[in-house]
Amino acid sequence: MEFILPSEFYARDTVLVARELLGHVLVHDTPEGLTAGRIVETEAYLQGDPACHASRGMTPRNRVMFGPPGHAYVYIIYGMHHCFNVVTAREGVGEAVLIRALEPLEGIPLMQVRRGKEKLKDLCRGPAMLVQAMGISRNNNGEDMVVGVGGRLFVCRGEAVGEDDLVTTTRVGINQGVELPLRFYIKGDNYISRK
DNA sequence: ATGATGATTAACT
DNA sequence: GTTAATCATCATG
Repeated sequence: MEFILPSEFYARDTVLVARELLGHVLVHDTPEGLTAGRIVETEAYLQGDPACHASRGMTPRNRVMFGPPGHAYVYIIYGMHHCFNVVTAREGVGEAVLIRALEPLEGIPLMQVRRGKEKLKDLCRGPAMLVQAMGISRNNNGEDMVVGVGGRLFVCRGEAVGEDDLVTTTRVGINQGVELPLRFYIKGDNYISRK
């Protein structure tokens, strides 16, 4: 059940990783308890893509995107919200996959407390929501998700998603590269951020 | 040191 | 469907 995806999984083409991440399970084990959710929506951010943080070169903020694959990239947006990415490709290449939505599986009561919401659809339906529900903070930035020893944040294997259930669309909430088909989600899932 | 900006969310009309 | 809230980060002086 708890098979952690190896670093080889992340050390591949970013678009491929974004597609294959769907259906797998993000797990965060904290002192408060364990939370887990099935990944149902992702976006790929590629080097050279104007919407990608790394497109303007390396900065102190995005430096972990250029680091080894399988690390967590957590950043703050609008000063108030967090977003969670997984670093992909290879060291020296600034690419990552943004996790946009989860289907809550484990630790739902804890998620409800952390979010202050009761309805399941209000727990993980959006990048900043799922980060809050999972108890992820900027302390997790740069954390190695593969070793999973000191860090208890990782992705374990779930049921694969068939090509027929995989939908490719344009991304959300950006002004540049809007036309690029780099957003992926599971067809018919109830927990995606936008229908 | 200071100002512009944004991979968002929640509340409101 | 629209809009305000809100601040870390980056670029410029």
